[in-house]
Amino acid sequence: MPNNSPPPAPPLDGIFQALADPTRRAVIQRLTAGPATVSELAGPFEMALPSFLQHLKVLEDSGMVSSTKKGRVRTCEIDIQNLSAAGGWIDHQRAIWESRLGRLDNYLNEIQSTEND
Amino acid sequence: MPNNSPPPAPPLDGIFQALADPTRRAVIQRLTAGPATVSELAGPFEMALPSFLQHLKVLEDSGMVSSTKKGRVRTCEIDIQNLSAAGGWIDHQRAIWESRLGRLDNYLNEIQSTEND
DNA sequence: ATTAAACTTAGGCAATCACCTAATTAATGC
DNA sequence: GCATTAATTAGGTGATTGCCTAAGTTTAAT
Repeated sequence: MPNNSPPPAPPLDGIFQALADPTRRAVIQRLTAGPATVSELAGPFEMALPSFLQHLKVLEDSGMVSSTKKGRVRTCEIDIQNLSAAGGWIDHQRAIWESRLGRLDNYLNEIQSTEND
Repeated sequence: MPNNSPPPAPPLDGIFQALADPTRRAVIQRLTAGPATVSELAGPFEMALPSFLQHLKVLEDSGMVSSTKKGRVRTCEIDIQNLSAAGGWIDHQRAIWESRLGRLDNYLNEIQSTEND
């Protein structure tokens, strides 16, 4: 039986993809203030509920939101870890970029003082 | 007619969208080490050059990469500001989430000490 | 003056995305 | 039991994405 499953896309793909939409970012933003039901989350948006639910599914698939259903009400909450992972990736790139700038600065200072000999 | 998002798409859309692809993240990663030409950047990837160039265009449109052409060679470099903006958004969400946790913690401590009266 | 190198443009194709409406299911309230 | 509420499923549309090949264009090297 050949392995027909697509290679497991690293979680960053899904996380950044999820963050690339203003509706979804607004949901994340709302959830940082605490859990909310689907209706509460959907309230502010003009779009039809099924459309909104697709956004919610993208967020859940990305691991940034989890939800549980009680009776007929689904309550969502944020899971900060995956969002943090994305933040971590960005921080890492910035750190590398800055360390390069630091070395460049050092170098420029050095040739300048050499010139001044 | 999809995506009824607020007319002037905020730059975060494009930035996160650009980061949602492993090829493009790898390019960003490479550019944190310093400028590079299109061929140098494309080298590690299997895809055809025009395909790669589309990725580069997405990165440029997002504002995270800029480039200049000299003779027949285009040299790209990272512009860290827009990447930082994305990092800033994430940091902000985390901060709000954590401050809420802090308040929740306070509250739980308070009712506990009240119980212990 | 040719040829080669480094992109660039044009066009095409399948898959995914972001929306929609309509119909359904599963609790709750009366 | 029957209507209402909350969410879900099914299915459809047009736009965008991510890849491709083929055919330019603009330098640079010989």
